[in-house]
Amino acid sequence: MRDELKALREHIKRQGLKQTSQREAILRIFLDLPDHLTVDEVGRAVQERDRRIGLSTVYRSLKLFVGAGLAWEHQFLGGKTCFEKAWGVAPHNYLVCTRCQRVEGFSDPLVEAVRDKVCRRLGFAPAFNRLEVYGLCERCRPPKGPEDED
Amino acid sequence: MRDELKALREHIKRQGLKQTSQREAILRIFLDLPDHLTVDEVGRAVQERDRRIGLSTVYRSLKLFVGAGLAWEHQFLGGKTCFEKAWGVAPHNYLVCTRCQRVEGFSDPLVEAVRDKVCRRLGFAPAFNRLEVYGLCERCRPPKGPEDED
DNA sequence: TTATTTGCAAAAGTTTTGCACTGTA
DNA sequence: TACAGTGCAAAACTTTTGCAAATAA
Repeated sequence: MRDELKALREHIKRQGLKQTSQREAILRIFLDLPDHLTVDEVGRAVQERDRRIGLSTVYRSLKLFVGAGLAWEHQFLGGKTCFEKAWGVAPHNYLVCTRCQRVEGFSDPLVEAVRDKVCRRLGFAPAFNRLEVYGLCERCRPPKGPEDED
Repeated sequence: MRDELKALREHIKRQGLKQTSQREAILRIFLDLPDHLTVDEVGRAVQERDRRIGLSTVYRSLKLFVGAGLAWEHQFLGGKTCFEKAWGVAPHNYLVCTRCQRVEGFSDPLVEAVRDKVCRRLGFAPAFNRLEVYGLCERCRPPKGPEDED
């Protein structure tokens, strides 16, 4: 059984909630989809496999997954809420391509180092952070001619 | 005349749009309000001064200001769209207090230095970025006892 | 048994749009 | 005069909620 499913069941037991086939079906589908899809996109994938599952259950389940540490909720520029798998992944930072809209996550301890330095200076107690970098990804940026080599 | 108003008029002329009293009234009110208010909050302030200005005009104007470089649009965690004055201010990063909800902006070239380092490594061409740090601000963090001094 | 969950439909909240009218250039 | 902008109301979205029926514990 997938670790994520185990984690969901544990979370559900711990919280005194109930294990249901819908929650597990939605989790399985969510795990197989690409990251950063909207609720609507996840919902459509769910209903392709089982049309009896309602969209409100998808909303409720995705929120449950966030609470269980299985998903993160994001809003990049443009304001659409989207979800990302979180299990076994360190919270990270994002490169968002403004051309192809792809989002790539990355981690670098330097980000947290800078964060801590700034927070110490400003008397702020950081809990978590996100760095979003917008620009052109490797595929979308113009190929480098020898003359604009830096 | 305020620089922001001049900038708006220039933007309007450049784009072949039309200068209207509503746009200028909304800009003046927006500039006098605190940052990070929602459209609705700005709209309410506008209608206190002139109840004939419709909410759709506020929406349309705020978008215009963003295009003119006079405002930035944000969506912090929680998903509410809010606006910040942008004129003469370097795009910056944010400390968001998860207790009192206050947002404080800061700039630190180290953030961009880290960004550039990571982007070089990953082949990404950065255009702009935002670092959001969530935690407790100076006022909300528990007072430091001598024993948890670090 | 009994409390939670579900699906549906309705409601609520936010943002956009169609349209006749107004006002700028 | 011509056309962009405005205000209003309606429409379009997204997300939440009330409720009766279904279901897990």
